[in-house]
Amino acid sequence: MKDKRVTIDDVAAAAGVSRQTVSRAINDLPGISIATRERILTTAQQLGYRPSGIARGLANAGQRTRTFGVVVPTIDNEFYAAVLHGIKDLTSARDYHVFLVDTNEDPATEYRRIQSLFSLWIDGLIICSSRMEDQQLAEICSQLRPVILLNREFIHPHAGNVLIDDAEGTESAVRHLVECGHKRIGMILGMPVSRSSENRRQGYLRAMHQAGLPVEPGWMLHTGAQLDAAYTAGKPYLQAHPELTALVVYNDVRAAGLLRACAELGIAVPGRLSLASHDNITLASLVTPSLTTVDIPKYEMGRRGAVMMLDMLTDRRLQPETIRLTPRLVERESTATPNAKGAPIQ
Amino acid sequence: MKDKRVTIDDVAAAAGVSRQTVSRAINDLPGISIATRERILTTAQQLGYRPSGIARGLANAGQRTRTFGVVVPTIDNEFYAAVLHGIKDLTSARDYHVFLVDTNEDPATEYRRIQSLFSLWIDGLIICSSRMEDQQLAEICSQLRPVILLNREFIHPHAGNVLIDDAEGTESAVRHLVECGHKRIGMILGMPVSRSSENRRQGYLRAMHQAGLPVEPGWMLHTGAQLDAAYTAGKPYLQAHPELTALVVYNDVRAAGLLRACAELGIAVPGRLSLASHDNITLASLVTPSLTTVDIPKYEMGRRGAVMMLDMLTDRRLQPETIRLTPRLVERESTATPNAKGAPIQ
DNA sequence: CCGGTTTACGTGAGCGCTCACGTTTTCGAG
DNA sequence: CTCGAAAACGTGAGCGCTCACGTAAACCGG
Repeated sequence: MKDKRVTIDDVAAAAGVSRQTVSRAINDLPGISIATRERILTTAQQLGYRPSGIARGLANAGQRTRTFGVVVPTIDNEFYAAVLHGIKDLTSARDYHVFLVDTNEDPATEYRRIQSLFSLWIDGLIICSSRMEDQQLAEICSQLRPVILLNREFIHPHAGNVLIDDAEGTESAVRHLVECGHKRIGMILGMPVSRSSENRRQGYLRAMHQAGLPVEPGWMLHTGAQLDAAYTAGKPYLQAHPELTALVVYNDVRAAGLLRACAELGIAVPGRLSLASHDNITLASLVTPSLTTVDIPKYEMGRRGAVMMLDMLTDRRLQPETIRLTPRLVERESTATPNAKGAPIQ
Repeated sequence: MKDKRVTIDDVAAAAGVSRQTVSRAINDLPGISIATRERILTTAQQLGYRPSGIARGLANAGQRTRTFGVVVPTIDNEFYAAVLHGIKDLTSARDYHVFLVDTNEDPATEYRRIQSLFSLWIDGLIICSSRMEDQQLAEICSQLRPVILLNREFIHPHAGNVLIDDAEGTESAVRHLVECGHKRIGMILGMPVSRSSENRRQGYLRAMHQAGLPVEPGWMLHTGAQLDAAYTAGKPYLQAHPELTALVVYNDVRAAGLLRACAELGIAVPGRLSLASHDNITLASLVTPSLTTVDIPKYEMGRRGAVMMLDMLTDRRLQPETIRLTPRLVERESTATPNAKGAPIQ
């Protein structure tokens, strides 16, 4: 800290060569004999020389700082933690570093923090479940390449996509409930700004339509991201809609909140009310009853995104792709045939 | 991207002043009239000028890049996600950016990735539950200030500490079990490299000793970090030790794994076996039975660490502190009086 | 042993800022 | 009106690298 930093010039002087030759040795570039390369690397080692990423970034005008940003709505949700985990392994192996941005589910914060990241000359950006408008995404893509969008479709020559078919996932959940014999099925949605929530809503409506089942507007409810929020909002909702025998829930966290509400209201799950949710995070299999849920390949999503990003960074001519991953319904205890008489709950 | 970057010189030229004057305006430094400051800021705005953090970092020889590193053993565990959440709010508000490092619970990876981070001239470092040796920590502290250690005690003039009294937490859990009437109490430990695990083991031994209860070496078991690992290792352990009526578990994730093992073995919890664990993450209250657990103020831990770090960055003369947070036992369903006859399990 | 090519190096310049000065202008006291 | 100090602004230099060159040495066939 206090003792002067070791620079490339120090190494050059110690090895009796020019700065450029040291650079060649360090970066494994041609135009240097094997003997001198060895010698330079040894003295660099001895001096404890560590090339400055900052100076490198400046020198090549921000072409590569070996850093990129990863943006998630909230690190608190295991879903995003799993995505991050998929990104991390690749990153660590290739010696990149990631700036983590948590937007608190707020589009304005998302935009502001990403803009702020740009001053650090990041090489690329992975945005998970972006809540921003298309226009803002376009602006960001115009300033940077590549930008990889996870769980959010956006077409742009700089933007790659890793998507899961949200509508299809929800449809499969609704179909499952219909096959169980349910006719009055409600839906708990996510935040209004969430695209996934909207897509899943579309899937719900489509599946209900195809099954020839009616949907009341009051059967759909938006809730906050936290378990408590779903619990709080869910309680009056459940009381107001005793006619429902099944619910499709936006994600497992909210389903857990509803489970608690059901327990307090004396609504048996799946006896009186069946619950099917999305994500398949750890708690889905741990709560009682365990949750029937649409599994999203979270780790895979992160991993594929990171692969695309690093590939595009390695070969700048590479074009971004659109990868579609398929969700898969996992049947557990929270769904069952409605009670014999088909009687409304309560 | 393609269009040239806007630099400070572009702004200077456009505003008809020198580069330095623009710098004064941007950084709110004295020696500039209010009128010109306004004018410069306006033209900077119009040109879309964004000062380069990279160039700034280089220019002041790495005194402040407004970035720091956060190191966690694994982002997959909600515990660390919560700590990160506590760090994030402060960071975002003060416009700092964090490099996230996930070490995969491996000390060698931890060391390697931190060294690699140094080339990016980070201003500071927050290490959560470090698995490294004291000697390696000392080396890192000698290269950087401040370093904030969460959940790991280490004395160094550059290092701040935010600690929780692990031993005391475990003692309170054991005392609770003893008060319930348990006499043969085992312990499920974490990874051998984990300091928390070792501290909690000490607390367990001390509490057992104070209660005048015996401890068999075979009653202690190390397991991996994942739920499955605890489940797999726990099953034979439970079968081999039918004499135990209660278990103190290193953390909630492992307790959930044991719960599953118990269910499959037909061991009623808390009927035949009581479980008390640590952390109080979300799933602790969601599993059945809900877990009696030692609550660790995770968010607070992260927040206090971030506060200390940013304060020390703002005023470099500030000395690092050692903050001790107290754990608190949360009683739930997984602990109870052993069955009447005090009979061994099975 | 000589001209031309390859291989091995060295030399400026510059990336976009900040720092430590230097220079000019303003302005009020004597 | 003069002088000196404070305010307002400008001028190198340099942070630690890389890039595009330039130059000297080694090599090689004729």
